[in-house]
Amino acid sequence: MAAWLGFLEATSRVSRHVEHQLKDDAGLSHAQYEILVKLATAPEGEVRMTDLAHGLFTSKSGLTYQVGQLEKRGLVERRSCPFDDRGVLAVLTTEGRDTLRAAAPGHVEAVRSALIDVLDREELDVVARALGRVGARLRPADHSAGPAPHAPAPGS
Amino acid sequence: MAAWLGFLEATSRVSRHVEHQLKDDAGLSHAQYEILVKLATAPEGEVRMTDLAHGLFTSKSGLTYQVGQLEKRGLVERRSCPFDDRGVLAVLTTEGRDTLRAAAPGHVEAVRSALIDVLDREELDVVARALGRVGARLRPADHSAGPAPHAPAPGS
DNA sequence: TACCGGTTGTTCAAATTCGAACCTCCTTGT
DNA sequence: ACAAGGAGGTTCGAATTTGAACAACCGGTA
Repeated sequence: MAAWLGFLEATSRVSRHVEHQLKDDAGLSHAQYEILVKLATAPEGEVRMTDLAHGLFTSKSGLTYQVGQLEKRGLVERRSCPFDDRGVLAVLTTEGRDTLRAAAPGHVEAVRSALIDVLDREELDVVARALGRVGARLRPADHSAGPAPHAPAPGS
Repeated sequence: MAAWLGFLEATSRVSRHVEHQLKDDAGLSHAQYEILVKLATAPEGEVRMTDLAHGLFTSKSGLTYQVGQLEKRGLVERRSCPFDDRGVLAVLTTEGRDTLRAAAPGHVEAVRSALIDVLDREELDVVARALGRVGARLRPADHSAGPAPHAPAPGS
């Protein structure tokens, strides 16, 4: 079970580290940063709330809250979706793009020094593949791949 | 950066999964469960708050809160430390030990099915070693098992 | 058209987390 | 003995998260 303990410690320390770095550097929480990234990599800098929530690892209400915070700071704007009256688009403002551009290098550096640089190439490979599988395995009833979400493992 | 994304997704999904399983199964949060485990593995079922906070990955105030919750449910008792009047011992009650005993199998199963069983032996090995190093690297000025073969030199 | 199940995003209360301020007590130096 | 400095825990306010409940809206169907 050493893997589990290691996982727990690495998880909380890295997460804490990154969160701090980001907050001190750019006044953004990690959640907010991730939202900005998703918006920035989208075609027009605009993404529907649902798609955002899908790509991130937070609840719908959590997303509403964070987008609200970003909107207060003028980094994001809400616009109603032309095709779907109940839909809401989150749109990256110019200021938001600038903020992200300013924050990105520090964040990348933090991740690199905390996680990437500590591993050698092979470990990085294995960790990426292994954790990728672990994450995918727990993805909500997604019709993509993999067996039943709940594996009762009857045989035991 | 695939490793980072994988890490993020695995982290949040596994954490969520375990948290849920534990809450549904035994009405405990993961933080509370970990506290009980630390207490149960201690000599007399009693540990000082500081030592608890040291072994867990939470802040002092967070620990105070969670121990308070556990105390409300009668799973833990507070006792003053005989050697140090400002110290507080968290003591596992019989009921607490029973609760833990009842919760443990489900938790272990959840961890196993979510993380362990998804990896083969070699991956498990590498992940444990790699993440162990990652976690240790971010440990606050810890003078224990010298994980500082490389000069930290975070400057620059 | 009216209905009905399913989707979208928000609002709500409750729980949890964090850091800073704070008080009590120990330890050391004089 | 006494003051200074530090350690141990708690308290406080603010921020964040979550799931459930909710209102509006889409799509298809009779």
